Amino acid sequence: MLRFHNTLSRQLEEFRPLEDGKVRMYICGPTVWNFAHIGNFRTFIFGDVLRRYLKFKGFEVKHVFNLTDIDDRIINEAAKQNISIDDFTAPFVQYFWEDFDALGNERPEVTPHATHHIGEMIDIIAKLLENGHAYESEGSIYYRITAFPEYGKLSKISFSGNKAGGSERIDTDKYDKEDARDFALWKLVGEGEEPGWDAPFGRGRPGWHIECSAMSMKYLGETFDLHAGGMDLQFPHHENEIAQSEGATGKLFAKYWIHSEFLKIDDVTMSKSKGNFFTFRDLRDQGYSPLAIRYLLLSVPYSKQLNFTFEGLQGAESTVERLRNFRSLLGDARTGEGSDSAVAAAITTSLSEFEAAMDDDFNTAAALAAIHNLVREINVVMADGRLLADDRNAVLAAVVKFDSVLGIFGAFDTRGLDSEIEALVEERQEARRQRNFGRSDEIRDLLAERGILLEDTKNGVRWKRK
RNA sequence: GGCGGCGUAGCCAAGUGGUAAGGCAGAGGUCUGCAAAACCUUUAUUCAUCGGUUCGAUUCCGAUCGCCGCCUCCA
Repeated sequence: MLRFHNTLSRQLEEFRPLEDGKVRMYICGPTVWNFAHIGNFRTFIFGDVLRRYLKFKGFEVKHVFNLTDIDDRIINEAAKQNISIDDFTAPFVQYFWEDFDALGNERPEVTPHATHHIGEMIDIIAKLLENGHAYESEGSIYYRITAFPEYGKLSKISFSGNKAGGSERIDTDKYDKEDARDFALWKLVGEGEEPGWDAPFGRGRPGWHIECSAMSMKYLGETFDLHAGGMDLQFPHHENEIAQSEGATGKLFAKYWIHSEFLKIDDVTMSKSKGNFFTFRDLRDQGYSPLAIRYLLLSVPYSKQLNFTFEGLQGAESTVERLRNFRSLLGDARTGEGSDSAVAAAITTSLSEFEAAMDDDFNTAAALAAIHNLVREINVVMADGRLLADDRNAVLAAVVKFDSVLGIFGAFDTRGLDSEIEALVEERQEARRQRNFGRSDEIRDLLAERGILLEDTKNGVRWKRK
């Protein structure tokens, strides 16, 4: 029974999708005009694990993950270069997916671009104007928060308690809004030079939040199961999505909300304004592997802040290597026929502990512990040469299950060695037989330089790529 | 000011009213020509501090200290 903390109710709730066996979920993706930092990727990797685990639990998942390309910086820069927004964002979109894939994430089912859904946004705004949830002021359209009494139900923000000066944006009264909290749905732009889109209520640009309402409802329906994202989006972005969507439809927008916590760098939250952020590419270029980065970001449950340190990343590197060795060792192990009841029990225990941990608000730390316990126990059995064939197959199947959710064991490397390297391996074996260890070590070093690591075992030489 | 989170070994950390998961790093050992990998042993009488409740608290309550976040573009 999967339970997780629903931001909306502030409670640990059992997950029950609206429709049996099917989950419709939405995650707010990145703004495609620069490189996402690893804090972003923590949220996206958690989102990936979330959807993988729902599939693990037998649900059919439809996951919409949007790419935000409506941003004044993007619109203005594209216009300045006299190219389309699609052309301007294309390289950033490509970089993003490269990083997303490299980190082992499965592609969501639907990945819409905001600028391709202007019509849907206009429809929602028109509906809100019609039913009194929005109004026009000086050519722009604003959301009328007083018309939506539930406003604040997600973030539990009490505006009356806000200290004056605590929020620049709320206090700034540069537009003629009825209420300081009201936010823009459609921002008027002047005729002529300013880029924008035509709408029945005038030429303009969509507000910050309307795109997610438009795209989520288009692909998932007016009410869907699960909406996830980073903590910072809880207010105002998600709060406003609820106001817009429920204001327009009169129906519940999303049943469950789940927000992932931030990443800290040496105890300080990583953020753009602090300038203390790393992109995935920064870390990769320093030689850290995507798998280790993924492991590190998953090693602390999404609901807790994770303190990022390079010592921790280096540790993740070792851990991931140990997991990779384990799977490889398992494949190579010589086994007798049959099964050992204690070993079989250890496998069952590990699987059930893994699932129990994930069911408990996606406790990935505990889920990893269940995996490590099995790895250690099976390593002991293998070291004793006691592993039996049925158990080996069961462990391999368990690894496949674990990895279908977490994706931390890495891809199988099916490439063989080229003939030149194979010849060197053979030459080294011959040198060892003749106890010419000078030559054999020389060859081992040579191959290491080419990224091939050799290990001598009782069963002969094993190799792996760095 | 409003709302929220955190403080567990060198590091990352899970967790529970009944006496501290897991990973990394460290130390010693087994195996090996040497490595590597793997294994074994070892590393918190203690969970920020001080009180309280309790037969018993790291876990509940209160206070104190410290740290972080949202309320403002960021996941």
